[in-house]
Amino acid sequence: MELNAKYDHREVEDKWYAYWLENKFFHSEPDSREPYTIVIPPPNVTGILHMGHVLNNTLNDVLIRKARMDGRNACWVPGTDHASIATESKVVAKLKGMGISKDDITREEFLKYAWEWKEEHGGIILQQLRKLGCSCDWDRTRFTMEPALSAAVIRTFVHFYRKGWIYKGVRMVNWDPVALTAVSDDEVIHKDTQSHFYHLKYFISDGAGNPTDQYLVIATTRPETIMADAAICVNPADERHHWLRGKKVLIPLINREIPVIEDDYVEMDFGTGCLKVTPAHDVHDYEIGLRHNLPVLEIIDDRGRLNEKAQILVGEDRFVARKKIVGMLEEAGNLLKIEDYTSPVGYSERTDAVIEPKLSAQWFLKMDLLAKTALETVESGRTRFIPERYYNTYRHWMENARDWCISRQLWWGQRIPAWYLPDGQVVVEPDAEAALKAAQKINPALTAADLRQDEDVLDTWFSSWLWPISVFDPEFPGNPDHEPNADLKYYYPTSDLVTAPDIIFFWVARMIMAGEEFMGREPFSNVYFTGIVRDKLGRKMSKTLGNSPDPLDLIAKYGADAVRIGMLLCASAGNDIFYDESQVEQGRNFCAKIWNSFRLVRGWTVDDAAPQGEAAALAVRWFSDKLSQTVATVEDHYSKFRISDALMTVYRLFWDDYCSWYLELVKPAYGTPVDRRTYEATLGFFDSLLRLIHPVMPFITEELWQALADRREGETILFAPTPKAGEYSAQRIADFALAAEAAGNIRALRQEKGISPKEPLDLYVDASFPQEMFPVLEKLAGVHVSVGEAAGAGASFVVGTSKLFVALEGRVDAAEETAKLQADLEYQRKFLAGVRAKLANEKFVAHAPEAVVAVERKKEADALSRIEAIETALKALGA
RNA sequence: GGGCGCAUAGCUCAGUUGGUUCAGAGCAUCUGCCUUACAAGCAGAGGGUCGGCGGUUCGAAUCCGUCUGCGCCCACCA
Repeated sequence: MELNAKYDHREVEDKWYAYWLENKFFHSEPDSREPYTIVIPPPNVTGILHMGHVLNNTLNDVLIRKARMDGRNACWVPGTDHASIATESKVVAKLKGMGISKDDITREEFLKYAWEWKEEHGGIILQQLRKLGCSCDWDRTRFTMEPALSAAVIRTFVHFYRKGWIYKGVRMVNWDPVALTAVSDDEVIHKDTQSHFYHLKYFISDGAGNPTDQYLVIATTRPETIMADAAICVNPADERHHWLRGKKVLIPLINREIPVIEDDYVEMDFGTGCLKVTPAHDVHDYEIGLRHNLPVLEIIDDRGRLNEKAQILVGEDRFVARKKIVGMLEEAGNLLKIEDYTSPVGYSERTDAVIEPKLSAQWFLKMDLLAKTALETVESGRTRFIPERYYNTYRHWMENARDWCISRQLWWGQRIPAWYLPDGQVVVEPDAEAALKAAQKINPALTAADLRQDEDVLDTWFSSWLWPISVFDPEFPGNPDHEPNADLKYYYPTSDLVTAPDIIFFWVARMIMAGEEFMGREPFSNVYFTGIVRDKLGRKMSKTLGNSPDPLDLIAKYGADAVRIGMLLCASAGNDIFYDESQVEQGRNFCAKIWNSFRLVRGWTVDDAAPQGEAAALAVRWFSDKLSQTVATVEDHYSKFRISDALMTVYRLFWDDYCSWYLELVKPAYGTPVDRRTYEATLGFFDSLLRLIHPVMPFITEELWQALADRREGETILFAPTPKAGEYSAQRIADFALAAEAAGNIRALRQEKGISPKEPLDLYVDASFPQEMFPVLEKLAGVHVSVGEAAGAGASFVVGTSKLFVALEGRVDAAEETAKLQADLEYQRKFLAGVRAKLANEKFVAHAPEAVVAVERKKEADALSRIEAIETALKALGA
C-alpha cells in the first residue's frame, strides 16, 4: 500500500486472507510438537453471523493465533450444526412461501428441500467467519449431519440402548404447538406472564347428574381445559372441605360428573384450596391422576386447538377458546370473579410459543451415571471453568439432572434407529438391514416390509455432544472395535473451549459426558465462558428488537481488526458485553495510529556515519526495558484468559510508550537522517510490537510486518514467534516515568504562561534527579538541564523526591509563585504529620510487616526532603 | 421460592491471599493547538466518602453482618 495514503483496511484484508488460505497456513497435521486445539462451537448451519458469534470467534481466534506464534501445533476445527428445530422451521416457512405445506409432502420430499436449503445457505456463516479473520483449519470443516457424523450419532444411540440407558416412555413432555415437537426441559424458558385467575363455581351433583344449589369454587388460569377435568382435589387436612367427601361435582357448561378426591399435593392456602385435576394437560395433575387412577382425557390437539372431545369450542385455538369460554361461563352463572394474576409460563426457546404440557411417547436417556461422572470431571479440576463461579451452577444441575428427552417429532435430523415389529416389539440396530436380522431372530417370517422405523429424529444436542470426538474420528463413538485414529489420539482432549454460558447444560456438560463415556477423559482442559452481547441500554441483542448491527457492515466500514478490538475492549471475562459502536471506532483509530507510526519510521533516511544521539540511545535502552516488562504482563494476562487486559496493555505500550514517548525521542529533525543504530532498534521494536498485537489484529499486522523488512517467500507473521520477556531494569523504567512526569509539568507550565514549546528554558534539578534522564527532559521539554539551585524568579515543582526549578526571569509573579509553593508546603507538612502519626503508633510498628514500616519510613524521609526543597525555593523567591 | 453474582469517575471496567502517594485504566467531557507520521491527531485539565449502615483490625475498596438497588440461573402453587 502507498506509504502516504491513509490506512485502508479493504486493500489489506482480502489480500492476506487469500494468501493465508493459498498457503494452507491454518492447516494442521499431527506432528512432534505439542498440539493446541480448539473445536468451534458450531453455529447453526443456516444461521448468519451476529455479534455473539463475533465475540466468541474473535476470542477463539486470538487464542489460536497466540498458540500458533508460541510454536504450538495450532488446530482450530470449524463446522456447523444442523440445528434440527431451527432449520426445520426455516424450511417449513420457505415451503409455505412456495405454497407447500409440510403436511402434504412426504418425509423424503421434505428432506430433499431441506438439503437444498442447506446447500444454498449452509456455507454462508463460515464464509463470514473468514471476513472476521478466523484462522480455522478449513480442510477439517465438519457438519453434524454429514454421513460419517450421523453414523456416529446412530451408533451412540445403539450403544446407550444396549447399555440399558435409553428407554421409551410415555411422559408428560413440553410440547411446542408451533414447531409440533416435544422439546427438552432446558429448551423451555419460564417467563412471568400477566394472566388472570378465574374463580369458577362447580355445582355439586345430586347424584343423577343434576346440579344442586351447593357449589365449590376453584381458581384456575386455564378455564379452557375444564372439559378435560377428571376430578376436583382438596387437601385431606383441609377441614373447610370435608363436607365434600364422597360428593361429585358437575363440570360447568358440559355438566359431566367428576369426583372430589383428596391429595396432599394441594396447598390449602393457595387459591381456594380446591384444585381442578386435568391429567392430560398439566404435569402435576397427571401425577395426581396416576395416584388416583383417574381417566386421561385429551382435549387439545398437537396444534393447540380444542378437539371434538372437548364437546364445545371444537377447533378453536386454546387462547381463543379461553376468551370465549369465559363469556360462556359468565352467561351460565359459573364465573364468580376474575383476578389479575402473574405466573410463570413456559415458552419454547425456539418458537416462543407457549408450551403445552402433553402426554406422549418419547425416548429418554438416563442421566444419573453420566451426570455423576461429568460432575467428577469438573470437581477434580481436569476441566476448569473460567470464571469459576460457574462451578456452582454446574454442580447444581448435575446433581439434579433429569433424564434427557432425546426424541423430536421432526424430520430434519438423525432418525431414531428403532424399528417396530407388527406385534409392537422394537429392535434397535444401526441400520435397516441389521434391524431385519434382529427382527427375524424373533420371528423368522418377517420381511423388510413388516418393519416400521420410528418416525422421530434425535435432539440436535445428541449429535453436538460428540463434536470434540467426531470431528477427528467419526468412526470412534459407539464402535468398540475401532482403534482411535491418529488425529483423535493427537488432538484429543482439546485445549480450550470458548462459549456462551447459556449452553453450559445443553452442550458443555453433555460433551463432558460423551467425552468421559467414549474417551474415558475430559474433552477440553478449560472452558472460558463469555458474556452475552447487549446493546448500550443493556438489552440483549435480538432480531426482533433490531438493535443488533450486522457484523459484516461493521467490518466493511471499520475493518475486521477494528471490529475485533471493539469487541474485546469491553469483554472482560464473564461479564456481559455492552456493545457500542464507539468501541469499534476506537479500534479503527488504533489501526490508523499504527499505520501512521509505520509511515513515520519508514519515511526516515539513514545515515550510517551519524553517531547515535544521547536521547536516542537512552530511549532505546528504556524502551527495551519497557517492552520486556510489558511482555511479561501480557503473558500473565493471557495465562488467566484476561484477553481484554492483554489487549489494553499492548494498546498502551504501543500508543503511549512507543508512539508518544519513544518515537518522539528518537525522531530526527525534519529533513535530517537518523543514525543506523537507532533506526535498526526502532524497526526491531516495531517488529516485536506487531508480533505482540497480531493475535488481536491479524490483518494490519501482517501487512506492516511484510513491509517492515524483506521477507522470504512464504514467510508470514502467523508463525513469527511471540516476543519473549527478557531482563529489564525496573529502576530505569521508574526513572523514565519521573522524567516523563517532569516533562509534562514543564509543558503545562508553558501552556499556562503562554511560552512557546520551542523557546528554550533553563531547568535546575537537585542531585537526586536521575542524571541519565537529562536528555529526555532536554528533548521532550525543550529545557536545558543543570544540577543546582537557581536564584531569582521562576516556577518550581516536585517530582518524586526531586525539586525542579525553571528559571523564568521576569515572567512570573513572585507573589503568585510563593502562594503556590506555600500551599504545596502545607500539603507536604500535613502528609508528613500523617506518616509520623502512623510511625508513632506502637501497634502499627508491632503488627505491620517490616517492609510496610520501611515504606512509611521512606515516606517520612521523602517528605522531609521535599519540604526542604520547597523551603529553599521559597527563600530564592525572597519570601 | 432456592441458588449464584454484581454495586468503584458521566460510561465500561481493573484493583491478583487487608499494607508502597492506592483510589486506577480506557472512553467520554473541558482547555489550548491544523507543531511536515497521525485532527481517526497532539499537549494539558477536571472528575469518585469505592451503594447505605454497623462490625473485625494498628490499618478495609478489599474480611464479616445487615439494608437497598440490579442481573443471571434453577423452580410446574393450579
